[in-house]
Amino acid sequence: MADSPRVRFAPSPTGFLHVGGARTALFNWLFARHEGGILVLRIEDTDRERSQSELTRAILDGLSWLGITWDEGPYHQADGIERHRADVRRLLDSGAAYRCFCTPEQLEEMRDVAREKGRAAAYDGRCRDIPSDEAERRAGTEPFTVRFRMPGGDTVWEDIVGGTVRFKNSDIEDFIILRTDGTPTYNLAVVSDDLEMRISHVVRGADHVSNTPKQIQIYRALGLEPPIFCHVPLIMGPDGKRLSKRHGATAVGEYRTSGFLSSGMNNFLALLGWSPKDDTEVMEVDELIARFSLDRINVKPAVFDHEKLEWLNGQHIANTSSRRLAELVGSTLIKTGVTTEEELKTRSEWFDSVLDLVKTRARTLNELCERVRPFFSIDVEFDPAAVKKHWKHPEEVIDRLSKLRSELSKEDEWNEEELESQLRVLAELMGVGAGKLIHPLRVAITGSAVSPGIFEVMIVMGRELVLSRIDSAIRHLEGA
RNA sequence: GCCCCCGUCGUCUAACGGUUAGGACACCAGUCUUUCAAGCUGGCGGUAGGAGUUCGAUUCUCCUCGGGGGCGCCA
Repeated sequence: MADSPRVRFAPSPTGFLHVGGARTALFNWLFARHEGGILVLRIEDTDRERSQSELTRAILDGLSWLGITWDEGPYHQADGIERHRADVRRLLDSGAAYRCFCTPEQLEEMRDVAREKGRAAAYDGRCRDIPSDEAERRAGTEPFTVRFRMPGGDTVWEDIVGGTVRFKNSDIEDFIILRTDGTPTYNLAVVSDDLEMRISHVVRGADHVSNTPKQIQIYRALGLEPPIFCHVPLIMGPDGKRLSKRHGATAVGEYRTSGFLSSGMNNFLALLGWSPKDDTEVMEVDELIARFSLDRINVKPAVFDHEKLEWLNGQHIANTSSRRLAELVGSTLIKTGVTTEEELKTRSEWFDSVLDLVKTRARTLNELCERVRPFFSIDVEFDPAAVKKHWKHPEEVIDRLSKLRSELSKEDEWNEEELESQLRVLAELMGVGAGKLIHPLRVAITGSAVSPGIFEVMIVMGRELVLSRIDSAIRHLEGA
């Protein structure tokens, strides 16, 4: 029986978790959870300079919001520098790597020449054959880098997503693995770390495809088997260009603050480049885990469709218990002065029923907050468009609302059937359609032309609030 | 310029070489209804183009066109 897989997510600390990175993390995580494997988190921070704790913080926050948990780490690539150097030493000793004394200016020239000649590899290999004793001696006084000696032939691998991928080694230059300052470069460090962490599957963005042959050759030179590779397609903006800030939000944190549920985000991200066997689209995280497999990931880049994200998020909101939604939305309602902590505590069942009413109508939590506002005893603002449409003739509206108010204030039962029949009877007495009462009433008690069913709204609002809203609406109309 | 990869409705996608090319978002219409959603029903819309292999091609091969990624002492 095969060992359980070990995968890793290895972001560089750019300061936030990008949606592309988030999806890569998600795929790694779903795979690990589905297979009962291990997810390692490794921060690719060869740059020691910048305050990494600050920058990695944002990434960890993003991951934890999404619920992506790791089993090992976070490790820091920079911590492995001695091991990286030891690996470079081994490669040097075996002749798989060599010292290069070329200057940046010389390299610049070589690049020009290569381009002119239509060659893929820029470096011309001029330090390849410097005898090792000579190189050793010069290294004492001259600055040098260490380059990997690319062998002849082809490098081929079976990519889980990309299938058979083949590169001609002659198209790949002898790349630098150790800088002049003695620090390792990415390609060396990645291999060294993945080896150290016994990574079995490298699941990463397709932008790494062209690094893969280099890394495979390092594995070989070290005498070790490369892991299985799985390159997931990139995410594009609506214009087909690589997703960037000008397309709008790219950091997952921004989606969090604009009211997306992590389950909706995960669902959407999972569907970007992956699909289950059947046509199921709305899935909770555990269902994603149950159904996920790397071999159903698509090859071509996917466009980030914000509309669909919103729809999916709306589905998740509707499927989330009102209790849970109350928790998610509570603090911002308090912060914006809509309610207080005490009220939410003492009227929690009531608040649940409010959410029951509005949650199929909201696509984001922010929208949910908006729809919930009128139910709290705060002043409502009358939407100008609604006023224009349903309060066209103030005297008429005042008259109707007044009559309605006195009906509603009578001792009758405050239930839906009763309210509806009351209103309809009144409308008939006044010789108008029920809508002529309902619409102005809606504007009066919600401030808007749009709301859940008016009778449900009144029930949940309660008689007291409804009557006072009508009062202030009448005052507002008289003042106008 | 060179290297790698990709091309199914506008978008996300399904389809052992044999389906009337399926689903979803968006859009349109209908239904429900006091409004808006949700729900339900229906509609619009696609295999980039051209050769070839095959009884049969979305699927395999080649070319063209189009798109993406990579060509750092960045990761």
